[in-house]
Amino acid sequence: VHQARRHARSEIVDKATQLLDDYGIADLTMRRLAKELNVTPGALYWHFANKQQLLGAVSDRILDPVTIAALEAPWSERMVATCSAVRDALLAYTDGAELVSASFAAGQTQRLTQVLVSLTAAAADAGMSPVNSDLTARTLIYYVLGFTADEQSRLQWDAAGALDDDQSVLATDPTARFEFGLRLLVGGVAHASPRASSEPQSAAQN
Amino acid sequence: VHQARRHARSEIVDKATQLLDDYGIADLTMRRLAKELNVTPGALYWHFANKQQLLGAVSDRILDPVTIAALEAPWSERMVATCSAVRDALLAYTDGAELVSASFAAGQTQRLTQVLVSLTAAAADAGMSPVNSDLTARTLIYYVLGFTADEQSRLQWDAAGALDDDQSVLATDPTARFEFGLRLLVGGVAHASPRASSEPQSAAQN
DNA sequence: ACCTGAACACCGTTCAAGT
DNA sequence: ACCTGAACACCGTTCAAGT
Repeated sequence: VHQARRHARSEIVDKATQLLDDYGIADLTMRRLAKELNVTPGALYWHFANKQQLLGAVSDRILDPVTIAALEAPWSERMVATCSAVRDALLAYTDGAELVSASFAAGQTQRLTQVLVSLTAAAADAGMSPVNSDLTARTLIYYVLGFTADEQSRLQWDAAGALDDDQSVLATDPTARFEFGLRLLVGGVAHASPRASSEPQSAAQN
Repeated sequence: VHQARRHARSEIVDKATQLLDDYGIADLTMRRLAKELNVTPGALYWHFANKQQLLGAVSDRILDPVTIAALEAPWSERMVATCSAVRDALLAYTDGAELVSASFAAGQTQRLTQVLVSLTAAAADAGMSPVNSDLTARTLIYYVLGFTADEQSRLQWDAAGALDDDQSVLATDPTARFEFGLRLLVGGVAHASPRASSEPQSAAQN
């Protein structure tokens, strides 16, 4: 009846991303998004084939700040920097890790695929074969997604819970915890590689 | 009106597990399960508080064959054996990895928590501090869940797809690929530990 | 103790038809 | 090109009431 407002793909992704950050992944539904855009649910299906594809676009939006590390840096530093940048991007949005995990599993995130490529290149620079480099890159991504999804869900669970006072920094500081596992992996790469160019950094103090 | 059949918790989990394996996680709904049990949807809520809890019970059922490795074996062998056993269990059911991943994230799987404890003990045996042992165990679990979910979703995607003939075994054999990443982690632990009791096995050939 | 009936408040997706 | 209207085929959860 009324002439509805026309939308570009990017505007829809804007609102979807905002909806995610404001209310969480459970409230990011096609119907809710349509209502927020003053549009009928069916309209969204002119722009996106299905919900998975829309969520993939939101995932890419979340990962937008992740820039690929310069090739001059040593391979181990590139791995750490790239993985840390991905974690930071995921943490910047409510349920970011959960959403991107699902999109990655569904093969709907191009930017994470780019990250995979650059991690593979870093592993190759460590002296690994192409096949092993790919496996290493995937292992790193599984870790980043798994760790961050876990971290983020805990954040929600004890949003106002009594945080038990622990002693060591590694017991509480999530960034330190993240880097421990990351350096465990990087250390494994250095250990497995014939040509471990950079000094294999010790995987945190024991 | 009619007297409905009475069910024990375990019978409900039986049917849910069967439903999962036969039709996949998308068809494992409370309504569908109720219908299969000749019962009204509401009946399930007498046995389980919500769907998450039911899925947690199914996850524990899937992980049932995972037995905790004997303490006599070297720590690295215990890690490899335990992680491989978890993967095998997940692969034995349609969408097993995806379901257990979700349950683990929601804190609804007791058996995976037991696995975490035993992996932590193995890391401690490698000479790590309690905090680092916990971090290492979690890193291993993130890897197992991430790798296996990925593997399993690919299995479905190219169920009848042309499998491109690759050269190396590592490019095709999922078990070899799994063990590569696993030994990368274990190698990292050996590398990070002051007391690396077992011979650090080389992380696959380059 | 265990279940029914019936409702509440939603979902994703499709598609002829409109402008 | 972009959207509406309306339908199809579902969801998880609650709860008074029944046996």
